[in-house]
Amino acid sequence: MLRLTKKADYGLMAVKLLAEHWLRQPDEANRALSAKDIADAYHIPPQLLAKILQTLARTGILVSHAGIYGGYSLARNPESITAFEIIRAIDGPLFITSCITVNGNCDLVGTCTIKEPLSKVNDSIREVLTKIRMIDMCEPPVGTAHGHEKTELVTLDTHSH
Amino acid sequence: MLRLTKKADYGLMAVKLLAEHWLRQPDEANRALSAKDIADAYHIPPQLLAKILQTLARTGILVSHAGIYGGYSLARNPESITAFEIIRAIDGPLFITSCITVNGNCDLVGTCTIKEPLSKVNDSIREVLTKIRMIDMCEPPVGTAHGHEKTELVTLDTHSH
DNA sequence: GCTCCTACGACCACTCTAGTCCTATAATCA
DNA sequence: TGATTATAGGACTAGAGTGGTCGTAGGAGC
Ligand code: SF4
Ligand code: SF4
Repeated sequence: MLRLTKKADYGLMAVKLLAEHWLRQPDEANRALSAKDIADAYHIPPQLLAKILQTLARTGILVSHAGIYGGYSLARNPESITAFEIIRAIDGPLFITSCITVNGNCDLVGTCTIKEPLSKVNDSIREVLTKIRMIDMCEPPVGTAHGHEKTELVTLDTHSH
Repeated sequence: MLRLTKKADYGLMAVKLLAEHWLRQPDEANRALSAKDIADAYHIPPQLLAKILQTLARTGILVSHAGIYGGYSLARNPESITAFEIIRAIDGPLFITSCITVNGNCDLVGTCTIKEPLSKVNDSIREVLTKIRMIDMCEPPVGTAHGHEKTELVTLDTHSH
């Protein structure tokens, strides 16, 4: 539940890489990265990523450039691109429950008593995602450093018994 | 994406109704509501709701009582029950991405550069859900009242037709 | 013209969701 | 005791959604 799709996940990774590339390459000429480049960098399926980037280009977050030495680059500077935009562009505008954004296929909308509280939850999550700009993901060690490096929660315990 | 399952949705509605029933009925005797009662109140599939309530009882949020005049009631007072518990009990502990809580079937965990930012998003959402107690959902017109009464949505219409 | 790239629709395997059905069991009352 | 009412839980299914592939069309530079 409440899980992000992998497409949105891939999209965030791609835009993050493009944002870093943008910051590294001030001249516009070399700003583009092809879908295959990004896919290779993260070992994600190239054709799938291509479609994701196409979607992002269609919504105006990226600009595409066909032909040799073509590819994708950011349409705006990475300060103005939020994680919310990217997720919304890829996964659509739908949110927590069926009834909130769309008028909903849920026929309980008359008797339901929790759609207003959940609507607030929805707003909170959207706000959290909107606050995250791509430039924030590019520079991890800025402020709010409370020691405790590494944050190694995963530990990857694949103890194959 | 980021959508709550309907089971969790139903679970929240049920616990909310039980919480209101708890507040109305100070004596412990009449606190129980059967699965069918709740299902009828909201027109949701009774057998599906039954399984949800069983799950909630198994995790200790509700207590069940078999037999005639049996049913479910809250295991604790509605101040200490959060929306997060209910959602987690029904939909499991999994969250935003595959890699955060579980060790993850995602094999990009080595190259991925966004799992730490997303982990913070995950924490934010969990915090939002943890802050919502059931008693908060029961009393809408407390502060932040901007007119718009009505609040009488449940009305417990067990009118046996 | 060739090659590299985007654009897009069709397609598929797989998983998850929502819901049903069935049987077993526990508690209450007559 | 037995009937009734309720929970407990497993098996199962149709449908939707996800993750991913393939093939083709078309634009851009050499
Ligand atoms: S109306 Fe209620 S039950 Fe239906 S989707 Fe909205 S919150 Fe969920
Ligand atoms: S490792 Fe990265 S790509 Fe994989 S699930 Fe986590 S955030 Fe997503």
